[in-house]
Amino acid sequence: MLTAQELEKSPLFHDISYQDYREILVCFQAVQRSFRADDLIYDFSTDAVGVVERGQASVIRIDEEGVATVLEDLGAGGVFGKTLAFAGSTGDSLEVVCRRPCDVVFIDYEHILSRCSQACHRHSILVQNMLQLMAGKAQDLSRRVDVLSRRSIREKLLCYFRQLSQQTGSRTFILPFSLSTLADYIATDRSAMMRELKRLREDGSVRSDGRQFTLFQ
Amino acid sequence: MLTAQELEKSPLFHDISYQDYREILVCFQAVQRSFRADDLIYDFSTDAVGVVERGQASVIRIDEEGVATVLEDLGAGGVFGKTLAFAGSTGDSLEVVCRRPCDVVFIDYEHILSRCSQACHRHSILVQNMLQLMAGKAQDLSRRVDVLSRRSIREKLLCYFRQLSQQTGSRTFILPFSLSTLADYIATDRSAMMRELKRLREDGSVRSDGRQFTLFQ
DNA sequence: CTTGGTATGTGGGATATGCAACAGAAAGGG
DNA sequence: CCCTTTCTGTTGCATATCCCACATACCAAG
Repeated sequence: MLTAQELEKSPLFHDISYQDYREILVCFQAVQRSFRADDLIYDFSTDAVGVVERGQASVIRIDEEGVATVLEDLGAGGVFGKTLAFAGSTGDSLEVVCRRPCDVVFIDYEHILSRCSQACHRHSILVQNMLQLMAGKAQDLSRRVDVLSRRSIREKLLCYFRQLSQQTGSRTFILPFSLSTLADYIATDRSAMMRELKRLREDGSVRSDGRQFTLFQ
Repeated sequence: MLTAQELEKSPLFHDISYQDYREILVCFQAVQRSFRADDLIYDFSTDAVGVVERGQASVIRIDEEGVATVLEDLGAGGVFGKTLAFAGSTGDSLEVVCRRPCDVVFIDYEHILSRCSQACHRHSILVQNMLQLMAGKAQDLSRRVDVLSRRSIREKLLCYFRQLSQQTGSRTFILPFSLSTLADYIATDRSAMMRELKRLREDGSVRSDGRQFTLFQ
């Protein structure tokens, strides 16, 4: 259960009164749970939909050879679920893993989609909030596609840096994860990425100190 | 304007009466337009949201050097728009281009999101339909990420083939576009992809005849 | 402080991938 | 029908990328 203040910040329950919020929890059989770093949040085995209310998590794919790849980076307002994305066509296993302490709401997607017979007001607001979250998710995923569809490591890095720069509204920004994870995120070899990073530094395209980067192009 | 039969098949206006449909067109200032192959449908300059009601279209990115990349493949129910995906962080230009004759509905996203003061029933159904379409879009994009995040051309191809196989429910399927476009779709060089395709055929992983493929792995 | 684990940084060698160029097949338009 | 354009299939060559191996730096736990 959220407190009244937490409810204000909730992406899913935004603009919903505390009274309505409590009724929704019951009516939709929504479940709220907290997680700590490295906890397994979801394994794509159920039809439940999860919304990250607070914290940070990642969607990870582990292929047959055990190679892990970050498929998505979820912050507050992040949505995940078998029915929403990553249906998992193959034999690889999928997981949502906690990075920083998380609060997550689980709701059965069927409940959201079912035409509420009484057409209740709170239901329609919840659907509207959900639509907003899905729009955000689509934006995230399309940004990801934008990066991954570049042909070289150099272009991938620059594209990703431009995105971060634009999101923060500054030439200088902090990577949301380690360089090792970044290599994983842009789906390339780490050492090759490091080499390319060095070149970018050498020709003055970027300046970097740890996870802090400044983009000059 | 749709006919009554067309309305039944409409992804966006599904489960909406003809009367309501006509009122929505007015109330939301929705515009319906038709396109022929190679027509420019949308250029990401307006806040409008487009829904493909019928036909096929592609979201294309053209970078500074003029290299075109297929970012998304839109069929019936496909959704696009600046506010929904591909915000376009960089200097590249983005376009939605018609592949096969299309009917497209344009709606101002603000209208969908604004809390309808009279909380009208048709509005909430429209939002729910929109949510479904966005969920579908997220699935498409995540499938795309799944393919693009593979480390080699071979893995990309196999991943994509598995997806098609799963979607059609058969080992045999037809590519939705040409081999040249496929190379573009998986973001690799065409000749390199052809080489890899030959290897896949040689070691018996796939059999292919034109755009028809059969997957054996 | 020491220790183990992880992240960062660098390099050599193997190779998959990209690029350019070509030719025949297929498709579309007048 | 012919003509033009696009698609398909293939090759040689250059190199960007991958893989492996190592060294240092950093951080958290004991």
